[in-house]
Formats: sequence, structure tokens, C-alpha cells
Amino acid sequence: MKISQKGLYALQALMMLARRYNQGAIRIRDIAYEEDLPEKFLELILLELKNARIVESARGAKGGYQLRRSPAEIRLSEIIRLIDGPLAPFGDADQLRSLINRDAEHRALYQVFLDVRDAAAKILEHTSLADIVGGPGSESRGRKRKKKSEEASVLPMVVHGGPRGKDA
Amino acid sequence: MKISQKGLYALQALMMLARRYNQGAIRIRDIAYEEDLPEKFLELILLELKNARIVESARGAKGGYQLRRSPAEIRLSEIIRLIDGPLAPFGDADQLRSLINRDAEHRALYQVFLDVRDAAAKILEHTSLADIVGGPGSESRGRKRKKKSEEASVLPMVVHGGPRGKDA
DNA sequence: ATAATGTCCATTACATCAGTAGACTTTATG
DNA sequence: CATAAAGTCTACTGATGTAATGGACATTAT
Repeated sequence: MKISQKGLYALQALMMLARRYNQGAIRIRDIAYEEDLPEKFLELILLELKNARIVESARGAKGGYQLRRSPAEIRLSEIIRLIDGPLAPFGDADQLRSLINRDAEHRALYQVFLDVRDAAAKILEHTSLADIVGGPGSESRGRKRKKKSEEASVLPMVVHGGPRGKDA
Repeated sequence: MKISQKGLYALQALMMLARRYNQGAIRIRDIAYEEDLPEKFLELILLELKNARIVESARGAKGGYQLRRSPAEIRLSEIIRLIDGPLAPFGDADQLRSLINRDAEHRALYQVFLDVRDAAAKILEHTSLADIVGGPGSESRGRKRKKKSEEASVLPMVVHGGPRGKDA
């Protein structure tokens, strides 16, 4: 699962609209300016979000965009699937399940891929726009921050290899 | 985090070598034939795995490839990072941590990305080649299969949207 | 009417992906 | 020591995806 520049822009734009939820239509130009996104590119993104019924637009003078549902009802998974496709690291969940059933030799490998996609889905399905913008309307559900333990990265000390550069 | 065709080929080739661990060098042609991979492409992949010291080669007649370490000591995370880069869905972990510290507006979003990468890392760091090839030498550690509960996908019934096509 | 806005279509530059081709080097062995 | 069997290296290609940009058009408030 890869989130593209475009996907990030979409999420940023929607966070901005979430902060201004119930304040009427916001112009593309204002979103672009405040979030520092390329205006023309953002235009295409908003169109796509509109076709997916996540935002709605008003045309003409005094026009602009606004969320079509409350921030608590828009999950990150929905946005990411729309812009960047399936959450699985390879193919999609259906395809992986099919491979697990048919390809005995590589079954366990595909099962790992599916586990990774399930882990990502669990997080992204449970996180809404309301959860990631400050202010009222957030704290809707999920996103209870981690305990002090496990705050650092997985496997702080590598078991066999030496220090391995840039991480992941 | 996206696993490319090339990444899949690398994993398949290594699984094959893991099954034949301690049986001497295997020719590229044999790996390609048995795993049904494009031979010339596989050649490049094995070269990369060799430079990363995951496999070693013998040149000339009777030459071929073999694992340089035992299958239990080769983690999937290592292979995927090598071929397809960072495990994070956007940027890499260092970059995300930096954004979380510097970009107050989008902090929570980047934290979600980091959580997703940590979840993926947890699985892939704990799974070795030995865990995904059958036969002796496996069952090294980790990879204890899930209970009967939670066997299906996350969120079996969608809360607000209608049936949403292809999934992810 | 006019200015302000979203909509739509086309095009571009660049990078990445998934290979393929061919010459070169090394090694076992007979 | 000649030869065949292997890996190594460099280069190239076509297809696709990414991240935009430009310009004409449609709609609406005033």
C-alpha cells in the first residue's frame, strides 16, 4: 500500500475542510493557499472526491467545496482506497485470499501479505477525519494513543545484522 | 508500502532456495523454471540479493546460488526493504517522525502513517523465510497463526457506506 | 452583463517498472 | 589447455504511472 503525493494532498485538503465543517463552501484557491498545494492539481483531486461523494461543490460566484458528511463519518481508509487503491501491499485482499487457496507453494507468503493488509485496514478503518483534526467534533471513536511502552520502533536492537541505514 | 513484481519474484526465489538450503548451489535457470520466473529478470534480482549478502554465488560450470544464512535468519522485512524500499506507506519512518515533530497541523495524520508502518514492520520483522516454507527448519519463531475469531476481514459489516466494491 | 467560480479535456515531462539482449568473465572437467 | 557451463555487467526498450499545467467552457451571485 503506497500513499502518493496526490493521496497526501487529498488527505490534507479534507483535513482543512474538516476543520471548517459547517462553515459553508470553501474555494479551491483558499484550500490550495492554506495547505500549500498546487491549485490546478488540487482541482482534479477535489473533482474525484466529489464524484466519490465525499465532498460536494457549489459552482459559480460564492462557490466552493465542503464535506458531504461529518468528519467523524469519513474514514481514512475510504480516502486512501479511492486515490491510491487497495490497502494490501500486493494485489488486493480478494486476490490474496484466492492465491492462499490455490497456490500451495506460496500460501504462507500470501498469508503474510494479507496479515499486513489487515493490520493496515484495522488502523485506517478505525481512524476518521475527526480523529486527526484538532478541536471539537474529534474524539469520535478509536485513536486512543499508545501507552508509554512500545512507543519506540519495532525491534530497537537488530538481532543479527549490523546497523541498517535508512529504515522504513 | 508496495511490493512490486520484482519484490515478489525475489521472495519466491528465496523461498525456493530456502527449501533447498544446504543442498549446494542452484542454477538461475532451475530457479526460474521451478518458480516460473523470467530468467533474465531473475538474474538481476539475484545479483542484487548477492550484493546485499543475502545469497552467495558460485561462478563457472557447476555454479549457482544459495542462501548465505539459514532461512530462519532471513526476515521478510530485510528482503522487502532491499527491493521495494521503506515499509512506511509514505516516506520512511525517520521522515515521518520528523514531520510529527515539526508539522503541527498534520501531526496526527503522520502519526497514523507511522502506526501503519509499525504494524507492517512488526509482522515482517518477525517473519523469516523459515516461517513461510514448509518442512524442517521452519517453526523458528513468531508466525503463530490466528485464532478462529477474527479470521475474517476487519469490519465485516460496514457502518455507513453501502457495499463497497473491490476492497483492498 | 460581468466577474467569480467550478468543470472538463488535453498535453507534458519525468520517473519507475518489467523486462530483454548481448558481450564478457570465471570455473570445472576431460 | 580447450571447451562448455555457468554467473556478471552494461545497455536498451516499451509501457505505465506520477505530478502536474493550460486553456476553453459552464454555472451562478450580484
